[in-house]
Amino acid sequence: MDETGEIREKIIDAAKQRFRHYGYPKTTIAELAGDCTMSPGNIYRFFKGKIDIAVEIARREALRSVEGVELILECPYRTSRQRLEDIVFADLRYTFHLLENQPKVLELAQIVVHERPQFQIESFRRERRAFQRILREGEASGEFRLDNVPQATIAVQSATLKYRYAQMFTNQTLEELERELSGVLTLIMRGLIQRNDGKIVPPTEIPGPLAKQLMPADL
Amino acid sequence: MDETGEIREKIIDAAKQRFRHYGYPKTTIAELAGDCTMSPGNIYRFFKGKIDIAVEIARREALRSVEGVELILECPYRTSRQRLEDIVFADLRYTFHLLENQPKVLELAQIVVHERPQFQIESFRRERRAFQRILREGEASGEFRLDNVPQATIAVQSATLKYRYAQMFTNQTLEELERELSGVLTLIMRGLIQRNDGKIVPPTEIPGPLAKQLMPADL
DNA sequence: TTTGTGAATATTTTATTGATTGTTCAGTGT
DNA sequence: ACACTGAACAATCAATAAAATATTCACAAA
Repeated sequence: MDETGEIREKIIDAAKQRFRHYGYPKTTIAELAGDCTMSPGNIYRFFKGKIDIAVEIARREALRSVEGVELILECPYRTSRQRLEDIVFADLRYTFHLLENQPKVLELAQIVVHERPQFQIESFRRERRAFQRILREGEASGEFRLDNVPQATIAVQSATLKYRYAQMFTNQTLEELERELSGVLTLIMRGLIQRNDGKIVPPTEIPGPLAKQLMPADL
Repeated sequence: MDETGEIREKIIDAAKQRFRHYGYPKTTIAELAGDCTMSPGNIYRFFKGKIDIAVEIARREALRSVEGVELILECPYRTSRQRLEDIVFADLRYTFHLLENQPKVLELAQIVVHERPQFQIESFRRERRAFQRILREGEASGEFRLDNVPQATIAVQSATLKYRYAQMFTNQTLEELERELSGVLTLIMRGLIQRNDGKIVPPTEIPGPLAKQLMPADL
């Protein structure tokens, strides 16, 4: 019997609820223990500390978002360009809505990143893997022309930095950000594609709504 | 006689000294008044409030940095590409050294931006003007091929966002940042240039040290 | 041995207070 | 009128005490 795992889940569920509702700092271990009808001390048999509960929740949320990315990645009949654009737009919309509707989530993310800087680094690395795969495929199919895939991957990620957690940098509307992003992607795509027939690479279109799998979870 | 202006300068000079040395919060109006051998109340005949002294200092520093950009802009015998690259690299190096050597400056900048968000917006706008001018010139000379200059300008600025005040986003070294930036610029340049002879646009080289005018002032 | 408790302790947050500082303004001297 | 002062007032900060909370651990129950 994996009782242990279930209790862990129970704690995480309780924490999700309370973090979303009251925020991380206002949630006490005693309350979580109460929700799970156990003593405060017992929580520590399942998590090393309070912050680790938050990290676990954030980790799952990040993985959820990567799952959405994987879906785009698998999506057949789409060019590498389209996939890349879909991912970046999905990221923008996902994080934008997340931060807009759930202010406590931004707070949680900031706390987690502050206490565990490694967390952010790994999230970026995960996303970069997806980018890199697309660039490789695009290069293999002849769609892209690149002389250094890892460098180009980092370049694409850095150039679109603003569109992840955009509210941390600006108070533009989603519409403004999408218009701007399409300009950035146009530039990037022209840099990646480099046609040799003299024709101009068409600008990036702002995609319609993407798969529902990419919408924020209930935390 | 423009006594008024001179007294204003005196206050600003005293504030520069103290802000750099002790930081904005630890500097009192009474001290500034003392430095200028006047009463605290009299400061308010020259500045609406304490924060406005900081804003004025920051505004001048920003203008100083733009002057450096203007120099690059005027620089003869350089392609538009080189100018654009020079500006972005200069920005990176300038702000990197500034924040590295003068931690109080970062603090001041953050306070000013927090109290007067408009300040940052205007700084970006000023920089964008320089970018736009280069893009226009590059388009006119046939070096760049653009379908929408204002959009491309914003795209270039957004894509290089990370390299202004880089320490706020990451703790990478200047060398890492420069390598990364050269990748981003390579991508951007290929997007801007779009040759039609099939030859590949060469990668961005990390430029050598630029004009001294671009080094941080003593505040 | 494993699961759990709850009081004890260490740490962090919050409340409070007094001191410091930013800002105003009635009044002084020019 | 103009430039300025310095005391008065309001806002903020720093220090401390008090309370709340995180974490540990000796012990108990299953």
